[in-house]
Amino acid sequence: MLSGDIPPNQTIYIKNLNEKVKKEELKRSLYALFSQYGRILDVVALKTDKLRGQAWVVFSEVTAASNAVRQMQSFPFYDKPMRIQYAKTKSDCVAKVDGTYAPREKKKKQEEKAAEKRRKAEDAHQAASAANGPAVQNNGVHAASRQGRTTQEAVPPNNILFIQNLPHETTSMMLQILFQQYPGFREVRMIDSKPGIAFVEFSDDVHSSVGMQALQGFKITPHNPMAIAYAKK
DNA sequence: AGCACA
Repeated sequence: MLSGDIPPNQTIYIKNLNEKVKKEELKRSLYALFSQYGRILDVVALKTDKLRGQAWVVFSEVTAASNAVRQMQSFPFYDKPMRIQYAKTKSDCVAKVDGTYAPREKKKKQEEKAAEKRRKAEDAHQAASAANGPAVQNNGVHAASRQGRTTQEAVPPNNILFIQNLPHETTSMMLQILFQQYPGFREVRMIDSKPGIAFVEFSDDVHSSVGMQALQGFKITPHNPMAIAYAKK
């Protein structure tokens, strides 16, 4: 199917999302997954009856949105293939930047508001998500040495990767979504008593290397470029 | 299936 006759927009509209995922995790994962296509200005997701299972990701460039629509079409995200289109209208955060923003009328939106408020009482904290750039190049040395691993012990390639400097709210599902984009992915392992690190297993070290290069320095939140090394045997 | 942003 074509993108449904909707003209290109710097915001993409995603549906068929797994409705069991909590809103904040959903937004963080979408942010992490789509930031590979360009700078993201905002991610909007509501869990109201009408809007659950859908989200909007606002890019700073239309070209980034176009690439995301094409390349992430049907991407398995929390076990469901994403359905992606351009958004039908301009996002508020874009309108605010180009000066065309006008607060809209409030009709039956008051109930939605109330329902939202109740739900989000659980989630008090949220990652400041609008300032992330493309993943930085980071060879992992800094974070690695800070954690006590010295640079001179050269760790040989391994099919298992050792990830450090993750934000503590990272889940294994979030990492799976990122790493399963690369062939040979097998599984993510995290240890409850050791937040901030993870092991990601690939079928062999050729595939693990590709995944490492691709996601080295990738930021799940603006302050946590992930440091990826080969795990020690 | 479903196009919002408080």
